Amino acid sequence: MISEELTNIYQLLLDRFGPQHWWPGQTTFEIITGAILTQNTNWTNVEKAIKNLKAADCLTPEKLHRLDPNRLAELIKPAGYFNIKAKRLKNFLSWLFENYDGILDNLDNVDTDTLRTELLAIKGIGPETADSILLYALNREIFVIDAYTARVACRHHLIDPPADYHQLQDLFQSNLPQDIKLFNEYHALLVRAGKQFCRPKAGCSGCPLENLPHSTDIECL
DNA sequence: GACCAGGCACATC
DNA sequence: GATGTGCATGGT
Repeated sequence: MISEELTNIYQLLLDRFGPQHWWPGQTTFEIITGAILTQNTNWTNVEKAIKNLKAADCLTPEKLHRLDPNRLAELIKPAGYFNIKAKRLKNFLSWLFENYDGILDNLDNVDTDTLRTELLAIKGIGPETADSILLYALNREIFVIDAYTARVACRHHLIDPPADYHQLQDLFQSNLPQDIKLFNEYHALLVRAGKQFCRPKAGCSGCPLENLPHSTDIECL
């Protein structure tokens, strides 16, 4: 049964690594900003960019919305792709101000499906970023899929590759209790384990899932 | 110096 | 619909 395997994997990861305390960030907006900045980027680089934004006292929707785009790009430079990410942050803010008066609390009245559709319509926000925002910033019952999640699921035969984003998301959402805290911790643990044991050329030796059935030569996503 | 990182949009076939 | 490419910094 898939649900039992998923629960087993979760417990093994939690036992080994403990709670991951995701998402690092003190405010809803900081989490959203981090979700955009971390696209294909190491988190330590994102932290530098966020630190710059805080030091410039710019980490609120109003201030970032008003900030000069070139200045914004300058501040987020350490996160890489700074020109395109500056645009993406601006795109998000334009949407927020045009539709919700720039107030994140106003999103509370919107149902999750509608919100997800609207987020995906913003240029620069794809499935993973939208779902990270929904789960970690807005506390919605959405399971985030990323490259690590895909690798673990495929290597452990939970799903047949090639599996697309929606198939993977359905795997977790349909076979786990609809629990925000569980979704939060599970994804964070998958990333934690994936960084160490499920990178393209990393070995499985020492992985808490090492004794479960798996194939090391399967890639996914 | 090569490879990777908590993606996404766009061009081309 | 699948595949390839640009975007860019910083750590290992």
